[in-house]
Amino acid sequence: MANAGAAFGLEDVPDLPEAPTEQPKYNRDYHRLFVKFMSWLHKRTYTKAARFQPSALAGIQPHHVADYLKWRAYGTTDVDFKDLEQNPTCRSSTLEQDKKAISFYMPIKGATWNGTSGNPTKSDPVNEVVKEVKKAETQHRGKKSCATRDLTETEYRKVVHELYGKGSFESTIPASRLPFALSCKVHWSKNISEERQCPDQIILGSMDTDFCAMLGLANYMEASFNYGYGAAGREDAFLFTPESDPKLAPKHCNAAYRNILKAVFLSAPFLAVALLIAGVLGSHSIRKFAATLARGMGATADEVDIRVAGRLACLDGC
DNA sequence: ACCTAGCTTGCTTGAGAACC
DNA sequence: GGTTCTCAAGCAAGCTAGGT
Repeated sequence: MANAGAAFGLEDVPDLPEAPTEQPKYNRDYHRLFVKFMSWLHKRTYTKAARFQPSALAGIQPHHVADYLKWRAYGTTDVDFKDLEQNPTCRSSTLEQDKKAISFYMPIKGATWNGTSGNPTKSDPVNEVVKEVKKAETQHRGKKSCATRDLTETEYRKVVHELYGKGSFESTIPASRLPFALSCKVHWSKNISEERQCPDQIILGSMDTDFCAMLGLANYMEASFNYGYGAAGREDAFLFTPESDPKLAPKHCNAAYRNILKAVFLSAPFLAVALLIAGVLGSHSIRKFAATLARGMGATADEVDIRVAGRLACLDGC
C-alpha cells in the first residue's frame, strides 16, 4: 500500500485510507489544540505536522471529549463535581477553545449529538464540564482570571498627550446630510465578510481636543501630504504606512504601533498616573475606550453600536 | 526577533424559549 | 402565529509571558 500520508508530507498519520477523498481541514490556531487532544486520546505524541482524515475521527464520542476536558481542568478524568476539594487549574475559556478546536475537525460539525451520531462536542457531558468549571470560577475555586482592566479617562488623556509630545501623532468627504460631520466607508475589517456589512459610517467631532477624531484625521492628512504617502492619494497606498507592499504593510504598521505604545506606556508621565490605579492594565482597551466610556456615562448598547468615532459627541452636547 | 501557549475580547448567527 | 429575548456556538482577532 502506498503511504497515503506521504501525499500530505506526513509520517504519523493514523488510519489513512489508501485513496483519501476528503482533504483534511486546517486551521493554524485550532490545529495546535486538536493535536494535543488526539495525542491524549491515542496515548501517543503527535507532531504538529500530523493531519487526521475525517474517517479517522468518526469514532470520537462525547465521553472522549468530556474526559479530555476534565483531564485538562483537573488533571484526571475521575472528577466528582460535588467535591469542593477538586478545583480546576485552567479557565473555562481555555476549555471552550479546546472544544471549538475539536469541533472544527469533526466530520459532522453542525448537528447536535443525538446519542449515536452528530458532533460529539455538542453534547451534554461536554457542556457539563465547561459549566462546572465556570461555576468553580464563580465560587473562587477556579484559576484566577488573567483579565486586564480598561484604561481610565485620565490614562487615556495621558496617552494622547504623550503621543503628541513625541511628535508621532502625524496622524474622506463631508457627509451630505450632516454638513458638520464626515462620512467614510471601510471595505474590510475584522468580522466583515459581506458587502452589506460595509455601510457608510459617520464620524462626528468631539468638543474635546484630546478625543476629537476629526482633528486627529486632519493632522494626519496634513502630515501625510507633506511626506507624500498614505492619504496623499496614491491608490495603492495604505493609510497609515509608507509601505505599499500588501504583505509588508501590516507588519510595518504593527511594528510601529507596538513601538509607539511601548514608549508611551513605559514613559514616566504615564506610569505616574497608571500606578495610582489598582489592577493590571491591558492595552487592548485603548481601541474600545470610547465605547467603554460611553457605556459608563449611560449610553445604551445600541447607541454605542452607532460607532461614533472618538468620544460620543452627543454626550458632549455637540 | 520570532514563536508558542494560554487566555481574553468583541462580534455574528441560529435555535429555542418566552412573551404578546 | 409572530416577535422578542436568551444563550450556545462559532469566528477572528489581540495580549502577555516565556521559550528559542
